[in-house]
Amino acid sequence: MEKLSIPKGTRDFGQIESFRRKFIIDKIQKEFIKYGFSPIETPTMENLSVLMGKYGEEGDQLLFKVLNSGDFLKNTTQKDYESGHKGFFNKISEKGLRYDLTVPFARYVVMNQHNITFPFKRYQIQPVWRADRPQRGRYREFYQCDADIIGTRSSWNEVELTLLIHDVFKSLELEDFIVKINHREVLFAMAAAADLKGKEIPFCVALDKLDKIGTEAVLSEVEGLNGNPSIVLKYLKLINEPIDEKSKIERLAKITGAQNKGYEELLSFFKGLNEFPARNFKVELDFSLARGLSYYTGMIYEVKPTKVKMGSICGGGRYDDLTGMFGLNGVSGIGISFGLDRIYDVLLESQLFPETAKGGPQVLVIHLDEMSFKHGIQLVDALRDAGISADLYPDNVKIQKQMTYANKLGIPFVLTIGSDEIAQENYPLKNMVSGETTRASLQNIIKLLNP
RNA sequence: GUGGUUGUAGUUCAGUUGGUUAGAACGCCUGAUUGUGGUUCAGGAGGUCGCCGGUUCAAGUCCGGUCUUCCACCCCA
Repeated sequence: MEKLSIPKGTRDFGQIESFRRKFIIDKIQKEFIKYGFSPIETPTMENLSVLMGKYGEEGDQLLFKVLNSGDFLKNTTQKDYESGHKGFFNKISEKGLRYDLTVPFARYVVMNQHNITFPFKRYQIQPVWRADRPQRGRYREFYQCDADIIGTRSSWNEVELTLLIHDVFKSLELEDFIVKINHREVLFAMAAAADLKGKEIPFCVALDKLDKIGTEAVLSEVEGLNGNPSIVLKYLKLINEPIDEKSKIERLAKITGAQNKGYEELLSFFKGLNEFPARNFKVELDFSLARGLSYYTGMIYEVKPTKVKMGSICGGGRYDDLTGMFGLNGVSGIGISFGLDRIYDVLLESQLFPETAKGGPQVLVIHLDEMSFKHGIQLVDALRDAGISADLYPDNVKIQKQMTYANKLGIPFVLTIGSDEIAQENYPLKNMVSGETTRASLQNIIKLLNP
């Protein structure tokens, strides 16, 4: 028999893992709701015409395509086959697994525009798929937790999402993170001033690698693009200067020499944060941040853990015309996406999962014989009725075995039933951590377990 | 997609220049303990050495392919 396995880059989640993932989702969802977002869901599959071309050429390759049902070769010819995989898949596949939640959301907004009241705040927590090569913190199936505000240009949105990011990580008790901020227009101004107009994307890619490959390597990449390295060197020096955001923005504006709404928006963003002096913001202006997704047009965000080696755990930004690709122009929006799987990895490594986030019953009822089991049925029902998560050991086996079971599952309390207990209606409740046993009536036990 | 890396018991790993019945620790099962788990002690079960093929008298060990893991690049949650 073939050895059982699951596809590359996918994972099974055991009981504790699942419970902890649910724990994270609950926290994020609670914050989303607190900020006034409403949930939507979109299908796992989209038509390829919706997905293709939205993530760049690279992205098209990473899409999982779904083979057409039935005789998928029906409408193909030898010529199609000879044209190679890039053309051929068009003939045999018309659906694909979603690559992110933002593009399906744009499609949803355009399709349902007449039923949507703008500004529309939606959240969406669903898995996405990418045919990437798996690595640490990189999976082929992973969950995104998105919150988007669409149909408004208000600069309050940028501040609001920053508050949301901080609240989410606060509720997860994750403190070691940094929110990096930049602006797409500023990046374009930087490229233009360095003689790289029209080559903004490769410029951004080079700049984004600064902390990885260093100043020299970035400059030589700029030279390779026929850019002006002496201007870029000024950028790189400025990026690492320990000065406040306002003067940093002003100095960059001086270097690039162009009037640009990006500078104004960044200035007003930081001014907006100052409206909340009691908040402990972990925000950093970083002109080298250049998120790849091409639909961003305004401010961009990226959240990175500072103590755990891991890529970004949250990212997003403003897009002026996301729905434009589906024919609805002039609808500005802004969104962020939390990466559940990476947040999980960071919390695990930082040992931040609370003891309580593991599930299982709070009390196990164990029994010595048939009579006790029958009594236990009623007892466990009464406990559950009182809102206590309780379980009854289902088989009539030795008491050691039942105790071991409770111990292995980490069940905090065990209640034992024998003939004496049935007669007296008084039960020993054992605390499995301290080992102490308290005898009490059912009513008092309910009070003890459910304060 | 390119280059590298990993795979031996449920888990983490040993396994000599190819050479008899492939080991350890932890875990698991049974008992010491027929109304009390976690500690201790005694015993026990468990492996087509990822898969396919090749070289050889002989392959866990060498060679090729394949799958998987992790890493770098690319890109990204």
